[in-house]
Amino acid sequence: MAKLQKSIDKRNALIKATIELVNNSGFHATPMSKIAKMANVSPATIYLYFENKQDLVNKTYLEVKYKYTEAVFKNYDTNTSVKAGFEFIWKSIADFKTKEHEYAFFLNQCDNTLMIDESIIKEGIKYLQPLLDLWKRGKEEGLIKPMSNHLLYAYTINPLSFLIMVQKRGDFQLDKEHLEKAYQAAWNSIKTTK
Amino acid sequence: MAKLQKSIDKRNALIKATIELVNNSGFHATPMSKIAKMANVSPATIYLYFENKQDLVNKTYLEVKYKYTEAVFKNYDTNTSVKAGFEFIWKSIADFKTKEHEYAFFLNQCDNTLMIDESIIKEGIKYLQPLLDLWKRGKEEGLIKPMSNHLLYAYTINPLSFLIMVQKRGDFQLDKEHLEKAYQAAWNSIKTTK
Amino acid sequence: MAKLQKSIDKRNALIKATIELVNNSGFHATPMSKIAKMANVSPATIYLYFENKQDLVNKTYLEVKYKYTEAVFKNYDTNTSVKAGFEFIWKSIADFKTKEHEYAFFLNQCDNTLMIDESIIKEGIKYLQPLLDLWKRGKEEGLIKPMSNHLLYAYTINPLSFLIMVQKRGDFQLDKEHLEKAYQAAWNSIKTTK
Amino acid sequence: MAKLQKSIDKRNALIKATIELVNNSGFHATPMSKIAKMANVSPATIYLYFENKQDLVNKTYLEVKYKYTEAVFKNYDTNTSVKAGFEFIWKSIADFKTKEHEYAFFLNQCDNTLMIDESIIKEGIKYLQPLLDLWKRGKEEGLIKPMSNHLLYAYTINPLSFLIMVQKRGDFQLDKEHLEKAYQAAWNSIKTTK
DNA sequence: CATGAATGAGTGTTCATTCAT
DNA sequence: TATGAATGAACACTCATTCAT
Repeated sequence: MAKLQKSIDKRNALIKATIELVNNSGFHATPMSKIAKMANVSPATIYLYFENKQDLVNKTYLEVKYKYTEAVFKNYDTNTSVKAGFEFIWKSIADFKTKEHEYAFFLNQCDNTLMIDESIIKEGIKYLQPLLDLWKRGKEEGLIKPMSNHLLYAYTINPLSFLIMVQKRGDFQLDKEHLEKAYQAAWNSIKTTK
Repeated sequence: MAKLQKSIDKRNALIKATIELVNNSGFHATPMSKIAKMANVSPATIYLYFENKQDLVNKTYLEVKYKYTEAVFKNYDTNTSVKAGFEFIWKSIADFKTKEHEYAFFLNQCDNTLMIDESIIKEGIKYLQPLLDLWKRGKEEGLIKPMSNHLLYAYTINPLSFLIMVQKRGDFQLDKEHLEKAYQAAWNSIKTTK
Repeated sequence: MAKLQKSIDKRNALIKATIELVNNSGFHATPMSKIAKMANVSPATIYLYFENKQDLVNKTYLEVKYKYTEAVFKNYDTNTSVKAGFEFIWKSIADFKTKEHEYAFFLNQCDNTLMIDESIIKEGIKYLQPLLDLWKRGKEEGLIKPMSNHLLYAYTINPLSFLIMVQKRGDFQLDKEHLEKAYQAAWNSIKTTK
Repeated sequence: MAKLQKSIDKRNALIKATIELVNNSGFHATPMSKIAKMANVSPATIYLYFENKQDLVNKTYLEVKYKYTEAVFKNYDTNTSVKAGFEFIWKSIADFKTKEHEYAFFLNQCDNTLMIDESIIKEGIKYLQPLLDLWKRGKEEGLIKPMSNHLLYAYTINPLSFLIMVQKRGDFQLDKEHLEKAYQAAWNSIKTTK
């Protein structure tokens, strides 16, 4: 029990260190030795928990993606209307990304570079299924424009990633007012116009 | 002349090789030796044209950004209406990004990671001034919602980067129809509603 | 009893695993962890039975050498004639080495590299005393040429090790006919010619 | 010229260091860093001359094997009688192996472990062709017993390797008298008896 | 201008051994 | 007696950069 907990703690410390270091230097510029040091373990210990560096970052990605989508969909009710559902999900995402911007930034880096294996990326996409289901329903009900999911994503969710990125760069603070405007922009870009 | 031209050719070959290799492996996974080999020069020669690896990639970024904005704004007439101007610029950007997707992908990687020095990023942003001017005018005329330029960018231009990225991953082909819908989405997200 | 037996079993399993792994990869390319895994024990357990890796391989060597010489001399009658005695021992050795080629190959590796401590090698040589005694007698009786035991060994016993080695490489099968010829060659090389 | 010579010198120094260190510690116990230090180069420099550690040792093996067979067959006249030819070759081999015992010991280690790639071993065997040709002729002329070349090798050449090995261990000095006896033993083991 | 050879510092990873349980 | 988790010290190999030519 105490032993198992210790194991879990170590693994978590490694994941945490990986996120922080990759966020600040990128995958290839963060040596295993630094990750180990930050997690207060020996470099060799990493290999008790992960096969190699690629596996470590793959698993970290999936773990963060899981935390993210779990938080987003936890209180989501699939029975609400399309519009309410979309607003709920969008704002949950915005909430998570602003509050957990380290996670958001990490996911953004992973999604925009080649550091994560493709199969893992695809695995992570599955976690977003409820949103895709909602969009399907929205299109069927004629509320959402008949567009590829890639486009819907590009105009509603991806802008948030971009804004988090800009904020991280330091010249911009994403406040409540911005978020409300952003939500309107997102919805306007995909809703049908009578 | 012949000598100067040869020099320019070498520099261009280096820039080209950098783009191709960084696109396929990322900054830290492309060694100088490979760049040299692909450009058919000695590794030492790189240092005649660039201070170091960081300088090489910074300059490459600026050069690509310049090519990009130059192409986009070359035929842009600052006297047209806001709506026509926006459509012109947006479609020019879309055109460039789809045709020169290697350039687009490279810029996307640079903008979403920490590989380029911040001062250089800022320098590059200046090239987009005509678009920022247009947005200013649009907001003054009440045609474009009063939003931060970061938001306007997030909802009109950045989605294109995302879509190019997805296309590069291979599961999606960005065709004419998609682009038309994308343009509508972009405009709908920022235009004011009477 | 059950407990002691279990202990002996474990030790034997470790010795067996060591032989198999060293035969297939060499001493330095077989990690303790693999030996442990193959013997179905924890790495730490090895250290209950052996001081360290060197000790493990030393002891394994002696054990195999003992098995080998025991089998060879078990039914050897020191009272037979020199010629008959030599033939008996030679053929016993040949029999053991062909039947227990894993043991033979292991001994060969140990004898031709520096993996075993010298003192242990010397210890193992003692096990061959009956053969050395026979040679002494043979030389006294004028049947065997007056040569250093090293030479007698080189021309009678060592060729068998070499042939087992070649067979293990796969391009050669040491059959009965070969063995008969080999025996003749061995005897011819050391017997005196009237 | 000076440059090329320097390159050759460095390569030779690396080969020499490899032999010495492998002879004293075995393949897996000699780190590249030590080889580099002994050859007075940086570890990285090794990789300018050899692909990796395996390649280094493979090439070293072939080079030594070549030196060995070249020395042995240099003055060998294929037109002499079988008996004279055999004596010449055997004594040349003995001469080389006693004088260049470091080379002999290295080859012996390579031939009795799995450190050299099989294809390379096979390549090296080709260098011994003149001896195989001689044996063929000897068998045809009825002077040498009709035995597999493996057996002929086991009883004539291999004993020399064994004796060099024993000498290296220190308890035995292979002098002229021993060699003469050894030659007789070798010849007696394979010659036909009227 | 241009180079190929050279390298020191660093990388991911392995392994014999230990130790708390 | 037996263990699995942990590790420090190594290892093979790479790379940005330099320098003699």
